[in-house]
Amino acid sequence: MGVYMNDSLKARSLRLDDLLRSRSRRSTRNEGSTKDEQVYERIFSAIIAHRLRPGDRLPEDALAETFEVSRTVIRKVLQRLAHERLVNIQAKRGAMVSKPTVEEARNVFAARRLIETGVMDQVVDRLTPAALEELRELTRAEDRALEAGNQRLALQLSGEFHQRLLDVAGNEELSTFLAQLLSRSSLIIAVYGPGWKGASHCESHTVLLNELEAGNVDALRQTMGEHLDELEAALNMEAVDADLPDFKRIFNGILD
Amino acid sequence: MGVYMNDSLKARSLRLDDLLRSRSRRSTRNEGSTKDEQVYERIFSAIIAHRLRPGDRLPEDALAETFEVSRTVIRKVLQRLAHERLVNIQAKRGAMVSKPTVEEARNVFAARRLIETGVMDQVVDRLTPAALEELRELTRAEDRALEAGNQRLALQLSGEFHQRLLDVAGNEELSTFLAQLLSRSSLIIAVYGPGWKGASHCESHTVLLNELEAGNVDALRQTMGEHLDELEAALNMEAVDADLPDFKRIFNGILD
DNA sequence: GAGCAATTTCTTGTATACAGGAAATGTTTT
DNA sequence: AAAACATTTCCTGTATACAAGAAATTGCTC
Repeated sequence: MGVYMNDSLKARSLRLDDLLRSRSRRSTRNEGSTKDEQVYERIFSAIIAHRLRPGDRLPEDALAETFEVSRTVIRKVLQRLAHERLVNIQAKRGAMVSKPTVEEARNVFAARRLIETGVMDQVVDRLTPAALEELRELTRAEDRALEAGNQRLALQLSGEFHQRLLDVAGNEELSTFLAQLLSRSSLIIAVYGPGWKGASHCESHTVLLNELEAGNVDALRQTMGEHLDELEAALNMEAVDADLPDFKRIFNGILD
Repeated sequence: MGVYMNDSLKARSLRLDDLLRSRSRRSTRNEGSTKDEQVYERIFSAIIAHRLRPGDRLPEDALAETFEVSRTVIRKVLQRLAHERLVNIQAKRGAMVSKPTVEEARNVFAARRLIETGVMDQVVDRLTPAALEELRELTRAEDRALEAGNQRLALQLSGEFHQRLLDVAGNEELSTFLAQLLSRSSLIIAVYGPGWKGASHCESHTVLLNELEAGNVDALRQTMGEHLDELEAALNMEAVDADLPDFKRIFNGILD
C-alpha cells in the first residue's frame, strides 16, 4: 500500500478487504500469527484467484524457497490444502492443484443445491437487519466489479455472497462444508468455465435478497435451486480433461 | 489371530471386518502402505471406539514412542485428525481428543438431518438389490451385537449403516462429509450419552429399509428425520461440559 | 502463610540431513 | 530402428537436532 493513496481509495480498499475477509480466514482456529497460516493464505488465495491453475505442480523445494521457510512448513500447508481437496498429493510424486473431474463437479453442485436450499428456513428465521444490509452491500460490490469488467473479483464476491448467506443459518459445521464446496467451485470454473460470464447471476442474488426480506421460504428455495442450476449449466463439461494438452487438435492446422 | 480359531469363527470375523471396512478406510486415496496410514487407523479406531475419550491429551512424544515412529509421522496424523475435527490442536499446547460443545452437537445433528433426509430421493433411485442386502445384513449384525450386549459394536454398526445408506446416493462429496459427521457423532455420544442404549433405534433401521424397498421417499424422509431426532433426544445435553468435575454438585450430599 | 517472581521442565515449532522411490533420459542389444 | 535395460536426477518420506514458548514448580519477599 503506497503512502500517496488518497482517503476515498483507502476507504474503498478497506471495505473490499472486509467484504472478502471471512472466506480466506475460514476454519483458522488460532490467530494467523504462525508461519504456516501466512503461507496457507497466500497459496489458497492464488488458487482461488486462478493465479495457480488446476494441474499446476507444487514442488516443496520451490515453494520453500519462494516463501523463505523450510519444507516442513510447506508440507504442513500442502497437507491442509489436500484435506480441503484443493490440491492433490500423490505418494512420492508430489502435489498439484486439483483438477476436478466432471463427476466431482456434478457432485459438488448437487451438494451445494442440497445444502443451500435446505437451510433457507433457518436463514429466514435468523436473519438480522445488519446481515441483510451486508448481503446487499456484497451484491452492490459484485455489480460494480462486473461493470468495471473485473470478472475475477466478481466471482470471488459471488462466492462470498453464498457463504455469508449460509452463515446466517448459524450452523458452523454446514458453513465450513460450504466453504470447501465454494473453493472447489472456483476450481471447477477454472477448468470448465473458461469463458465465464458472471453477468447472468448477479441479478439472481438481488432476487434472492428480495425474497429473503419478504420471508418467502418456498420461493427462496426455488430461486436458489434454479440459480445453482444456471451456474452448473453455464459450465462446459464436455471438455476433455486429459493430463496432457491435446496436441493433435492444437497442431491440426496447416500453419502452426 | 490365533491358529486355533475354527472356521465358523473365522468366517464370522472376516464378515465383521468386512462390515466395518469402509468407514475406517474412508477418504484414504492411496493404499494403506505408508506408516502414517497405519498410525492414523489405530488412533482413529481408538477414538471411535471410545478407548480414547474426549479431553484425553495426545502428546507427540508418547505416541511416537508407542508406535515406534518419529514425531514427524505423529504430527502428520494429528493434523489430519484435527482437520476432521476429531482432535483439537492448540498452538504450543498440544493435541487432545475433541470435546464437542452442546452447540456443536446440535449443529452436527442438524447437518445430519439435512443431508440424510435430503438425498433419500437419490438413494431410492440408485438402490441396487446387492446394496439392499448389505444394508439388511448390517441391521442383522447390529441386532446380534445388541443381544450379545456389545453396545460399542452396535454403535459402530449403526454408524456404518447410515454411512452405507448414504453411499447409495453416489455422491462422494456428501459421503465424505457424512463420514465426518458420523465420527463426530461418536464423540458426542461419548460426552453426552453415558448411559447410551442402542436398543431403541435398531428397529428404526429395519423400518427404514422396508420403506426404502417400497420406494416411498416421503415416508423415508419422515422416518429418517424422526430417527435422528430420537438419537439427539436420547442425549443428555444438560450436563455441564466443564474442564473440571463439578465438585460442588459431587460433594453436595452429607455423606460422601 | 500468601502472593509474586524467577526458573525449570515439558512440549511443540522449525530446520535440515539423509534415505529412498519414481520417472526421464541415455545406452545397449537384438 | 525398436525395445529392454541401466543410470541419473529429481522429488518426497522420515528421523533427528535445536529453538522457543507455555505451564508448573520452586524460591523469595512481605
